[in-house]
Amino acid sequence: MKIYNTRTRQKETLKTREPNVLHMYVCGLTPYDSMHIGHARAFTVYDVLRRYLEHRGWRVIHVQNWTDIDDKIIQRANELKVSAKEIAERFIAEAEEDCRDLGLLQPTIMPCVTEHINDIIKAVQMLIDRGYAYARSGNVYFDVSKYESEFHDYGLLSGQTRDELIAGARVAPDEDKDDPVDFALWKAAKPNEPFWDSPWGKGRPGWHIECSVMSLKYLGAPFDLHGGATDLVFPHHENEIAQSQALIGVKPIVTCWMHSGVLTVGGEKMSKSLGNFVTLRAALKRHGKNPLRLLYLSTHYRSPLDYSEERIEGAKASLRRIRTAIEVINTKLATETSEENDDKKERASELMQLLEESTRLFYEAMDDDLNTAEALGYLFRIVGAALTYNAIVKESPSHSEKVVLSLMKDRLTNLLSVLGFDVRELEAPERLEDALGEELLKLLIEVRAQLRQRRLFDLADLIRSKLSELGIALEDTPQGTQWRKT
RNA sequence: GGCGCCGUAGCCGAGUGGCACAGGCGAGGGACUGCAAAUCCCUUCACCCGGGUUCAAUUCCCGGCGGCGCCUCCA
Repeated sequence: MKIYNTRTRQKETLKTREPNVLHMYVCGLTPYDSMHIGHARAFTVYDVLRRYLEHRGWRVIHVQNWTDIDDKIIQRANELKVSAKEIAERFIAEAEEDCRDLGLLQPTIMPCVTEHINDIIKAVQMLIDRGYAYARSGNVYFDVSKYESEFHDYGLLSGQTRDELIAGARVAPDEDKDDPVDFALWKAAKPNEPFWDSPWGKGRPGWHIECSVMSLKYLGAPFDLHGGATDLVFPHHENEIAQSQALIGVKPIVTCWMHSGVLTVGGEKMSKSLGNFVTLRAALKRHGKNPLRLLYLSTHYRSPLDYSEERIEGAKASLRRIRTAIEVINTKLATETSEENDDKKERASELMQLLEESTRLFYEAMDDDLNTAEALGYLFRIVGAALTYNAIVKESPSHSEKVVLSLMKDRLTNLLSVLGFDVRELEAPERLEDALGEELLKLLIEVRAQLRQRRLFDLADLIRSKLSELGIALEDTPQGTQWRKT
């Protein structure tokens, strides 16, 4: 399988330390607020990568951190007059629930920064000892010039040289630093801030060091793949590389850097600071997990993805199409097997050919830098074939047709679950949360059937239109009246 | 200002040096239906602009224009 490697700026065959085992580190959240659908997009990308590799027989060791101590957490804690710890715990619990509801596989290991303070202090000390870092009044900074003089790759990931970064001139001036591009490994605690004791006084880790320490601790060096969204390329991942390589002396420390595109709204990046975010929780409640996942996967993971209600409604309609196709196949399979003849055999073999071709192309698309958008196209070819077959062929299927229909259904559900869709939800009959409501609905449908039989269509239509206003759509099919939520 | 990505039908969105079969949504027409819905069929025929390379460019190169991301916390 090929993945686009940000470090080399090209698609590369995924090379791993051990054959068919992927050691993957994904940058997790800073839990200072509810997670939004932009975060969820990134996590969905790595979730699909993992599901796909596991489907192909790989083992994936997936480490995803919680940056549970940070300026923003402290700020939020002060606003709400609670401890930083409480804030972090609260939003970690919330995010874990949201991720589960979205159908994300739980990472193998989810380390917290606050549980690795000693490891971090050791790492910072080691960097100082080796001359890659210096302490200034309780702070410790990474010495980029020193690093660059030995490793010659600072800026490689983000495509900027050290000089260009300085010329950017927006690097925060900090009197303590020897150089504007140097960055904090350890930050001295200000009054009323949480702290840990260290050789440099009371303080807490800087932003990037936790990922270096925890990725190396749990995955070793070099490890296979490091993921995150593009907005982490600089400075976070650039600095992480410098720290890790200075620490271990191995270059490159990560074989493949994978970055997902950001989620935008009206063309602007979704972010807390712009206030244009939709929480994952709200989106799940309103739309459900499958539509959200389809929206994510219908754009290539490296492209920006613009979120809109219109698009998610489109995703819902697409999903209904898949659902209908599966239903149609089930119905056909449930009918009596008809006698075989040449026409049926030929139809079956045509369907089989389409199925095998679409499946092959699906895998090729996935192997080509996780092109889920293209892969979905092939999946919809199978869907379309099933629907067309159903519309054209009125007689019940023969043995050979049943064989291929059954294969189509299995393949569809299989590929859908590889992409992480909840197939059970897709296949399950519609339900209302309220059992009584559902009974009443069934009663109404029964009454309406009687009305229709007596050709009292005015009343039957009244029931249908009133239910429609309540968000229930009725569809009269040869198998009786079906209902669904709208 | 620097670095990078992108510009494909009404919308979203894959893709390719050789007639653009992606796929989805939407719209219009038809079939089906008591009427709808769903479904099927048909229509909706698009590669930002200007150069260059080439027998051939939407695809490669250069230059514009436009959009976005990063350069400050960000998934």
